[in-house]
Amino acid sequence: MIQIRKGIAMKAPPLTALPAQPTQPTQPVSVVPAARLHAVNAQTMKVACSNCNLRELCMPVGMSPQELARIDEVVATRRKVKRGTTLFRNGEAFESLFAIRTGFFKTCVAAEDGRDQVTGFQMAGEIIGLDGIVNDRHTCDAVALEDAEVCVMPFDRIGELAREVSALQHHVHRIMSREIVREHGVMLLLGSMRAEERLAAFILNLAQRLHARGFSGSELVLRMTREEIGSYLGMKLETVSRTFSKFADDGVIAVRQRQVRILDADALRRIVN
Amino acid sequence: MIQIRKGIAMKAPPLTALPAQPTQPTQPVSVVPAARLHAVNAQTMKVACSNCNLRELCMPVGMSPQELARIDEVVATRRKVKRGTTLFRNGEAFESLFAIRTGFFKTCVAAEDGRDQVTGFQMAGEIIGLDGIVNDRHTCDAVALEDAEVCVMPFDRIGELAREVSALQHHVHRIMSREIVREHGVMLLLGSMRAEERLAAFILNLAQRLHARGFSGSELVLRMTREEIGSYLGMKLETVSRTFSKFADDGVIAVRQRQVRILDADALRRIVN
DNA sequence: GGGGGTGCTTGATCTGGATCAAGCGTAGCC
DNA sequence: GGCTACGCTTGATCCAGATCAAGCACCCCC
Repeated sequence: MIQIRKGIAMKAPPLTALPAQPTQPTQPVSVVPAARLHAVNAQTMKVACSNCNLRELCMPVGMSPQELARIDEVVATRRKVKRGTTLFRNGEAFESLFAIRTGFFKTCVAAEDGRDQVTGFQMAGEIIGLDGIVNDRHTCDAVALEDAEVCVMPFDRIGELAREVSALQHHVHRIMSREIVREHGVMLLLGSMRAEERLAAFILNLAQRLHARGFSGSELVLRMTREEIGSYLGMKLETVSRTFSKFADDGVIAVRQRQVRILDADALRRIVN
Repeated sequence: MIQIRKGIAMKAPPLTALPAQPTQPTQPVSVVPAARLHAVNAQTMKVACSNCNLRELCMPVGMSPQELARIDEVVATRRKVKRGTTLFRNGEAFESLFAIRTGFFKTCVAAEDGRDQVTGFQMAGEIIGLDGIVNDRHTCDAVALEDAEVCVMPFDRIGELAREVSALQHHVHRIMSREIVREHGVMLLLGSMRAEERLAAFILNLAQRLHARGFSGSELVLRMTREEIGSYLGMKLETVSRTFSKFADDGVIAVRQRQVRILDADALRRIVN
């Protein structure tokens, strides 16, 4: 009997009501045509973008078979990153972009006085390191919030290939533009929303991104602490915690530690407005 | 006699103490070699990047003469934008990036409920429109805060040329990366600074950018209202006004309407921390 | 020169979220 | 199994900045 919870009224449902997320997307993944399989052994299959089920997220779509083959040249190696360690750090030389294969990251910038600000949370299929291009130095830290694996894409190699494969060129531009637009949204959130609106927007955004990766659109496991959420949203961890509790009291979500279930997505959307 | 000010104690110095800024940078501009002048008449000179004194700001440096000549193909036309009108609007089709030749812009995003957030202020030599690349639609409004002129750079033309001129390709990447890094800084500001710190950082940033364009590093004319500053910095216009007054009381700056003179830049830096 | 509108300043008051503080739950480790 | 450390929740209090309100300065247009 593990369930020795005291008789206190619990707002959150028991753990079993919030099953752990699958480690693989449950949505159908593209099946590799048998005709292409003969050339690749298990080893190269593991590192080939053309066979990766995250390809739609990292790489351009609608490429010709020839272009597709060349795309595999973008990824030089893979790299594992242990939970709590950094993929790169502010000040380090910039050489590569990284596509997240598995795991979950945060990126944060630091002021001189030690204060730091989480600038984003990144999950499988997303690209990090774009900040390093402008000065050939990374300007933020990327920290793995769980054990992770990334594809290392040397930036000069991307450049060469983009000059030949215009779909890749445009894709790089789009990824960077998307990041700029995302940050505009964060600025709107930080500059003109109140605490409840911020947290509601945050939950909906996470759920939507997880859903796009084949997870449930309504159940999520937070990979970050309340403090990290607070840093990202410009509020203190106590306020994050209180706001979670308020949403739970209002029946909008169910919270049990880092497990969150959205009970009324429309209510969340109404809060965001 | 224009000076019919009442006998109220004025913190700000009289207007004459804050001379208007020159309309042209006072720093030396690169002289066009006579050898290249024979081929260009006054008309094309006006639109040629290779002869533009803002080139160091908009365009890559260290290009070969051949590359330099091709760069002129990037700019298709010029466009004048009257004060108060938009260069582009949220939802409009994206076709071109714009390099600001003269004038001053703000960009802002809007939430569904009408709230809007200024995401940046742009001046001569800066590039706007990057937000439109990802979905072929602009996602913010760009409004001229004074009469302006921009160079229209069709994005597909930039793409073609970037495939041939690798300096241009890298330059486009750097411009986008710089914007991402800038926005990280704004997130830090909005997420973890207090009102005085925000305004001090804002003033220093404006002064530094104007200085880089040949203006005084200590005297500036604000082109935007208190409300626009407030929107950008995540505070209300009253708080902006009060904070300006406090800085003036403390002898850190002198303010007279939109004219600001920095009296103690180190104090501002100390406030930012 | 006069009138109206917009933008700015300043005062008074209010409040959302920060801060300070205490205690609990859970995970990891011996 | 028990100890410890970290993360989370919740309560009490405080304060920076929002809000409400009034009046002034400047610019533009007639």
